[in-house]
Formats: sequence, C-alpha cells, structure tokens
Amino acid sequence: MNNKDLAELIFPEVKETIEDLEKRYPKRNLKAGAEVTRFAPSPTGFLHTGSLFTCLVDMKVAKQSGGIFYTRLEDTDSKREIEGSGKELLEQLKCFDVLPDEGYFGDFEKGDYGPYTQSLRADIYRVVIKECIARGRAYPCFCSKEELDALRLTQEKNHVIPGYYRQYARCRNLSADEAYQKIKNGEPYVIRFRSEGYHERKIEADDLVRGHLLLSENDQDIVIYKSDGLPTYHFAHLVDDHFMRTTIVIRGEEWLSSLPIHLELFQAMNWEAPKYAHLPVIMKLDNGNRRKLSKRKDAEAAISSFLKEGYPKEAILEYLLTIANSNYEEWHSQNKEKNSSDFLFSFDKMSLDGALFDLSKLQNISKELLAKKTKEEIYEDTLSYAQKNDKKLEEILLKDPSYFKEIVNIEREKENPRKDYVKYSEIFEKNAFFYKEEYEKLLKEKPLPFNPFFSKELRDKILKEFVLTLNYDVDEQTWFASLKALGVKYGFAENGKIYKANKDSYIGQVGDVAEMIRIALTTSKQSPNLYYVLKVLGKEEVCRRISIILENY
RNA sequence: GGCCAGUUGGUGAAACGGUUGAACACAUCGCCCUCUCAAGGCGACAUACACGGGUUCGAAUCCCGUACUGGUCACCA
Repeated sequence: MNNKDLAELIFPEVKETIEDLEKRYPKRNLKAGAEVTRFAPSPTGFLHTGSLFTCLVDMKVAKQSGGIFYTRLEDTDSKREIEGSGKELLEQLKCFDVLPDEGYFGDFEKGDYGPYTQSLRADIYRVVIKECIARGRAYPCFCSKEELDALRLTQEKNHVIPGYYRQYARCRNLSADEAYQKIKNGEPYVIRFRSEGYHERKIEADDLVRGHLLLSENDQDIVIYKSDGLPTYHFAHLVDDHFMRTTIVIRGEEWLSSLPIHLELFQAMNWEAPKYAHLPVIMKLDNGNRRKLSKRKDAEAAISSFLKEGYPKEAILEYLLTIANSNYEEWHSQNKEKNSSDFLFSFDKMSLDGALFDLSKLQNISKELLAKKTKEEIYEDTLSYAQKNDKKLEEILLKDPSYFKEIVNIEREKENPRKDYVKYSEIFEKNAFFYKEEYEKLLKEKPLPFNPFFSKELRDKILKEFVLTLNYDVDEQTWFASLKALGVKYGFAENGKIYKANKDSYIGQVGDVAEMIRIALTTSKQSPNLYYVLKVLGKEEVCRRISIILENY
C-alpha cells in the first residue's frame, strides 16, 4: 500500500481534486494593484477593540486599492464557540458602518467564493488534505493527549525544543499499512503535516508593516486536521485564503510567530503565499505594566461598551485611525472638511509596538466631532442612542424635538462652537434644567448656591427688577448692556476690571448679578451664555422660575 | 526557558546619518479674554531618543552586546 491508497482509504467519499477547486474558485478579475482582504473573526464573543482596529485596516486597504473586502467566520473550534456570536459580531460591525463586499453577513452569505463559514467548508479541506496525504506531505497521527504531554515533559527536562517534529514525531514514519491497520481498528487519529524544515535554517519573509524578516524555518509536524473532522487555523488559513484569493492577510501580531508554518504550507502546496501584515495589538496600562487589552478584565476591550456609553461611532473609528497611522491627525487638521474615510491609509506609517489605549484622546476627538455636527444630526444621533440605551430619554426627545434642538444649538452654528459634549449620553444631563420637571427636581435636590455675601433683600430686588425690565428681543450686546445698567443701579461695577481697581466703591460686579439670575434660572453657577438661556426658556418660563425663587428662597 | 518583535516626555508620535540646542497632537498647569461654564488666544511643565560599546568628520537614526516590554511555543483561533 502506498500513500495514495492510504489517502483513498481515509477519504473514500472525497471525489473532487484540487484542480476542480481551482476551477470552481478562479483567480479574481481585478485591476492591477487591487487588494483582496478579509476580516475573519471567531464566534467566541463580542467584538474586540483590536478586532475592529484590524477590520478597519482591512477595509481601508481593500477600498482604497479598488479591491474586495470580505468576511469569513472561523468557527472551527466548536468547543469555544458561543452560540449566536457570529451574527452578533456582524451586527456590531454594522454599527460602525463596516460593510463587506462579500462573505459572511450573519444571516446570509454573499459572493462566489463561499461558503464563508469554515464549518461549512469541511469537504473543501478534505480535498486538499487527501491530496496532501497522497503526496506524502501529511500523515495520520495516533498519539494520545497523554503521550504528547509526556513527550513534552521529557523534552523540557532534556532542554530540547518541545513539540512534534523529526525524531520525536513517532507516527511520521508509520507505513501506510500500519496506519491503515490502526484506522481500521478504530484508533482515533488526527492528520499532521509533514514538515521538511529545519529550525536551524532561516527563511526570509516580508511583512508589510515590519519589513524584511529573518525567521527560523518551521520544523513542527503541526496538526492540520482535528479528530472532529475540522481543520486547524493554520490549515484553514492556507486553504481559504488561497481559494478565496486573498492578496493581503492582515492580522494581529500574535500570528507573527506562526508565519513560518504558513509559509511552509503554501510552499508545500506550490501556491503563491499572500502578502502579510501583522498589526500591533492595542495595549492597556495595568499597575505600571502594559498588557494586551483583555476580553475578560477590560470593559474597553468590548468596543460596544463605548457605544453604550454614548460615544459616537465616528469618534471611535477616528481614534482607531490615529493609532493606525501616525500621520492621520496631521492630515485631518489640514483637511477639515473631509471625512476620515477619505484618508489614505499606508502600512509604513504604522508604528510597530502596541499603542496604549488612550481614553482622553478618544474623548477629545469625540468632543471636537460633536461640536461640528448640526443640531439635526445631534438630535438624530442622540435619539438613536436613547432608543438603544435610555427609554426615558427617548420619550423626552420624541415629545419635543425642536426644544431639544434649540437647546443643543446654543452657540453651535459659529466658527468656534461650544465643545462641551463628549458623548451623547451627557447632552441631556448637562441641559436638564431647561426642562420644567427636571428644573423642579433640581430645586429639590440641593440648596441653591447663591453667594451669601449678598442679602436676600438685595437679591430679590434685583430679580424683581430683572423680570420687570426683561427684554431680550435685541441683540446680545444690547441685552448685556441692560444687564450691566441694572447692576450699576444697585452698586455693582460694570465689569471685573473696574471692580478690582476700586473695590471700595462697589459691592460687586456685573458677574455677581448674572450669577444670581443664572442660579435662579438654572439652579447652577454654570450654564451656557445667559442670553441664550433666556431665549430658549422664553419669557413666560423665565418669569415663572423667578417668582418661584422669590417666594421660596 | 527557546524563538521573534519592539524600546523617543504622562499618552499617541515626527525624525529615514548632518537646518534636532528633538516637531506636532492629547493630557496637565498658568496667564489673557470673558456674565459663569465651554470655547478661543498665549505660554509653561514634561529633567523624552532604555543602557553600554563600536562604525563615522558627524548617530535618536547604522552595527554589536545588555536590560526591559510584548508576542509565541495546543487536536485555540
């Protein structure tokens, strides 16, 4: 019996050949320079910040080269799979406007190179495995977990490189007959790749972000086909990225050390290997040490947590872009009117070590971004945030959209708009006093912070006169002049400078007068420009609030 | 431990052997402006090229060692 017979005996049902597959998945007809990239997550949980980062790069590279970006579900590990998370992953991607050209979409698949779900591709892998066995590049291995553990232990004790290779690869030299006999006896087995590499020998490899690399050859007879009938990552990568015609494999740095395996696999098949780009991982500072963002420990590892907190998706994407390409910020400040999707990404502007996740940077980007939106956009976005996360807020927004827009538009439509919102979730919070019920709640919650230096009598007099003479149907300057006049009448200086120079001649300055009114109307010492507060509240409400204060405080 | 990669201020980083006595942005702090806040303007701080050897007329930039950090060594991806 030879290897070909053995292959036939192990996979009698496989009738197709590699040539058939080549025909079924022909080379893509794309213009020169167009890249095919893919995002290939495992359905093991939520969308990781690092995954979105990788995905963003994938998409940019494909898009800006006029190529194809597709998604593939890597669900070959049935033990770790979390039911429904594949679909969930795609939904979250959608939240960030990541739209693949083809591939796995959660509910359906699209494209001519499918299936795009690995568990559905078992027959394809078997075609290749069968041929590998026939050609002597793969063999069945019957070693048990215990035997392998024991092997590793003795190797460690003897200070040799652990693993299943060369003289330590016991099943490698089993004859086809012996192997067949064991299979017939029902012994469980896996299929291993027969490596021809030597650890002492170096191979050259190019990485799009790391440049030229010198790596040790792979010499491990890695498992390519598990006892559950599914391939391992390494083998699935080989087969899928070949037949899906991927041109650039973009993945996390953690894969760099298995690059020699992949290269040998492609070489063994006589297939052209794709280009590789190993991206740095996003880190976090923990007790003074940097470490990879952890799914279990860090809330920010789940990218959806930022959405839930109310950060705009554009801000998150933009932040990730500043990490991806150091020149993004510069480009952005020079192309203010352009969208981050217009930015040309390049691999060599990528730094090689993992960036620390910087929340304050994200916040800054978010603040700038929200300041540039129109009141309509703010309304729509806040509403959709509320619909997902805050039902009460949703109700308030739907009840009176124009009031919310008016509030949010204070000092917005100008060259240097207010920048006081970092996330959608805090917009209402910061403006709660505009709403009658909230205003009343605030009155009850805490004492009003009136300056005790001024008597209630004086305050009441000023507030009364303020209401009586209230007129904001003039421009801001004129209105403010009238406020100054009111202050002067009661012995306040018309500005801080005059007051400072002549403290004895005045009891305070116009700011103190404004503060009384501000507190009366907003319950707080801080608010946007009073003039606009008056305008938004309206005469009636202003009078009502002042009279509440006069009566009760 | 082996192998691989990386190491510029609190953070992200520019710099591709010589206009570097090291940009820029964020953060922090101060001043100005100002009815408060948010902005805006100006400025400061940050003792920043991991360390040690080379190569060179000249090194953050090239080479070698050391240290440190990260990754990886599964029938997980």
